[in-house]
Amino acid sequence: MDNPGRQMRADARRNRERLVAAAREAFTEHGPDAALDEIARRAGVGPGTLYRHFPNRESLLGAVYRGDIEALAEAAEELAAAHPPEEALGRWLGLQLEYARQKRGLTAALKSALAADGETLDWCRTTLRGALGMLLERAQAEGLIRPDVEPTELLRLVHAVAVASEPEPGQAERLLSFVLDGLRSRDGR
Amino acid sequence: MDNPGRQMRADARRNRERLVAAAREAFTEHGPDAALDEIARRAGVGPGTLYRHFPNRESLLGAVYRGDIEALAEAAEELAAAHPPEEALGRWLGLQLEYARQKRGLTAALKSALAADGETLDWCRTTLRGALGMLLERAQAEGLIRPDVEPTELLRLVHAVAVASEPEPGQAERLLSFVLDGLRSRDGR
DNA sequence: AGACTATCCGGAGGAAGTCTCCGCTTGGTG
DNA sequence: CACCAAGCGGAGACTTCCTCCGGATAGTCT
Repeated sequence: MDNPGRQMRADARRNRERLVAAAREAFTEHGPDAALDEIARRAGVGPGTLYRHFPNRESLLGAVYRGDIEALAEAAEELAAAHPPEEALGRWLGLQLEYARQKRGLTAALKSALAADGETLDWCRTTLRGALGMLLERAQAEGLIRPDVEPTELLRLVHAVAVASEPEPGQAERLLSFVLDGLRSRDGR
Repeated sequence: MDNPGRQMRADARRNRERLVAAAREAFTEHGPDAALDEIARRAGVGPGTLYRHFPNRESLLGAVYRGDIEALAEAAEELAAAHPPEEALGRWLGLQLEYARQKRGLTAALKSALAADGETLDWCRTTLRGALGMLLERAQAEGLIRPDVEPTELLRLVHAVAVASEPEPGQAERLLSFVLDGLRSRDGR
């Protein structure tokens, strides 16, 4: 989107990073409607520069989001290495809840922002799907989770719970436990 | 908010209704960011009039939403009268999914809009909680649903599923069935 | 009917934000 | 060191939001 084969010039890369950092601050501070010109100002850059790197608000939101997703994917690896399947899965899902709690109203905006940017959306899906897929398979191999559940489905459910319990975050764990109860393998058969 | 004891003048009521109607159209057509001045124009009214009735976008969104909620609450009564508990509950939850599907990206905007308007939020909560509460109690009385599930919790879960499955609406029913499996009374104990 | 007044309307216009365009600057290279 | 493609910045056109207040009108009283 910004890199047509060639390498970016040093100042360009610098500005890009500054912009993402400023945007992250501004979005968490003023919500997803933070003024873009103000973000440019914070980054010590003209509006033109901002719009060259990120043609619209969505792509900027997407750039910020990518960093977060990467961190979550790494956490999945670490958890898988350090804990037994069920606990690793539970903890990672808990991380998702915590992340959404921290970002408050941002998650909803991110969803609709990403809907407009197919490439970033695909990337996020693939990355998260990979991270969760690994955790889920291990849990399914031990017979803890119904084998017909797809990673994408579980992912959507966690996000659903996270968004739904924004007004009352304390409820999130209980709602998630309901969902997980529904996904557990039945002993009976 | 608009009715301090006295009756509204006839032209005021007329304009108010026109505005809500125009807003409903505009929101479903252009999403929740539809231009307010344009809505006023559609309603054949000046911007000033719009802003007197609805001081901000949220309250207008809320007014549109109220009508929908009322319809859903009525549907609950009808379903309860016409079907056995489990089917009535299932159908009503299905209606929620369908509603969200129809409104697409609007639901997320409505959520955050309502967060800013305590009164309307309370009203919606109470109304929906009442409608679902009745259906849920009947299902619980027959031992179909875990007795410790609160209406508010189930409501949030349905909304969660609805929002989460927006990008792929066909999945909604399957996700909802996962959730309901988790809420069913266990035969074993 | 005619007049009076509280209520409501309309649209001009200031403020804020979005985004583009283009002349100037600068990093990288031979 | 000189060149030039890549990148920068900010003026400004345009859009949208929202307020303010002079003028219109519905409901009421005589």
